[in-house]
Amino acid sequence: MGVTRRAEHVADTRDALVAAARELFAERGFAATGTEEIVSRARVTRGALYHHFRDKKDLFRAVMASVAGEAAEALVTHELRHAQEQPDEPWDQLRHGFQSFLDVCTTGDFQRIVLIDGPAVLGPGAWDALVEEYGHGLLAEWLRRAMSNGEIDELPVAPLAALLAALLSEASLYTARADDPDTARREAGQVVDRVLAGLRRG
Amino acid sequence: MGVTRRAEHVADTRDALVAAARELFAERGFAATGTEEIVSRARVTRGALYHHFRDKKDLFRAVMASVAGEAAEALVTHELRHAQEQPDEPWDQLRHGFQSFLDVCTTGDFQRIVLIDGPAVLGPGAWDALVEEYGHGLLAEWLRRAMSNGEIDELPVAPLAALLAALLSEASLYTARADDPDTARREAGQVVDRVLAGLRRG
DNA sequence: GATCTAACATACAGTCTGTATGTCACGGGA
DNA sequence: TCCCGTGACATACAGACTGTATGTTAGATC
Repeated sequence: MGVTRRAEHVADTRDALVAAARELFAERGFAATGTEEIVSRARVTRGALYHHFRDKKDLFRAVMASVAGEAAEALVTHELRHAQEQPDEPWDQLRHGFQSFLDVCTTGDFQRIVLIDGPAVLGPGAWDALVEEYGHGLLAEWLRRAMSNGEIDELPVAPLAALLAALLSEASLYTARADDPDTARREAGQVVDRVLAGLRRG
Repeated sequence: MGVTRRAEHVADTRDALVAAARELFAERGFAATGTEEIVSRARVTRGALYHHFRDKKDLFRAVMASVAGEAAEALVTHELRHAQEQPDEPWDQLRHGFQSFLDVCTTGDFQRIVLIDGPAVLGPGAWDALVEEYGHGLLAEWLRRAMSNGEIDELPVAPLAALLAALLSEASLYTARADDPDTARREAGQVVDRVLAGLRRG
């Protein structure tokens, strides 16, 4: 028998837990969210939570993977569509991708869960593993292409990818917390673009 | 009467609490450190803690201020000495200051407390206030000087300072978590320097 | 020297996490 | 079909931790 109905139910409760936790973690942060709130919103009991996840941090890891995966997917499709419409050179793709990231990751979920609570809850190790999986990989690939194309200067890829990712993270946070988000978005985008332009082979 | 002995004792217990908390927060993180551990290391009781600080977060705020203040002071004296020895142009000062930051803030205290736990514990608001006070002010001042000197392109100062600070933070963290810290430090420094150089008036 | 207050210590209540135990439905084999 | 084993939960409990309320003492003030 293929996928039994029981298995569907199991997956459904797990998804409900992740979805409920995602809402609450994004809204109030990890520390301020009690497990009772989560399970009540998911309409199960704490037993289900501790059956599916080892502890609260394990649930957080699943939530963050979900959020990061969604963002990465949105970014990739965004980029693919753009690349089809006008096949750019790698450098323009990179440039456009940076601006897309700023638009995709303005959602509060991403900021609070991935950028703020992520490092503190999971510790540098587990957090980097997730970020590496969803973000740095893609970014490093783009950078390598632009370098081998001779469009940007040769630099160690790993630290460059990490630092540029941090730049984008902060640009996203800066935009989110500004009094005037539109102006902030424009200015942050301008700065990011200028930094990137500065890396071009002079 | 000037400073009474009693006042000295009061200040001493407060300092002892901050010092003990700083060690433990840096070692295990904010969430994993119990107040009982803190007061026992400071050789007082929890009563003293809740007399001097409104709650655990308030103590954390004091600890972070202490750590950030120390780093800022070290950075400034570092820079002053360098500026006296060879009076550079603003751009060289900026460049040198960035590298100094990477060396000063490699201490684990700073990383865990200010960069990792800070945003999560205090929330974006309170954290930015502290960072603004200790870091961005100095950085923004340097940037303004370099701009008015025509050495780097005109850009909105606030987002530029925020993004460059994030770049330095990540460079510091990248160095700390690398398997080979020496190589990482050199490469991160190289990337930072290259990014900064890219901002120069072309 | 009496009193008043600040600086603590102690005791307590509430909350939260994680675990141990119990129950029930579902699936498979005789 | 009946029985039984296992997985998917629910429930109950123990431990820990934070914050508060109350008590006590040493020093400042008059």
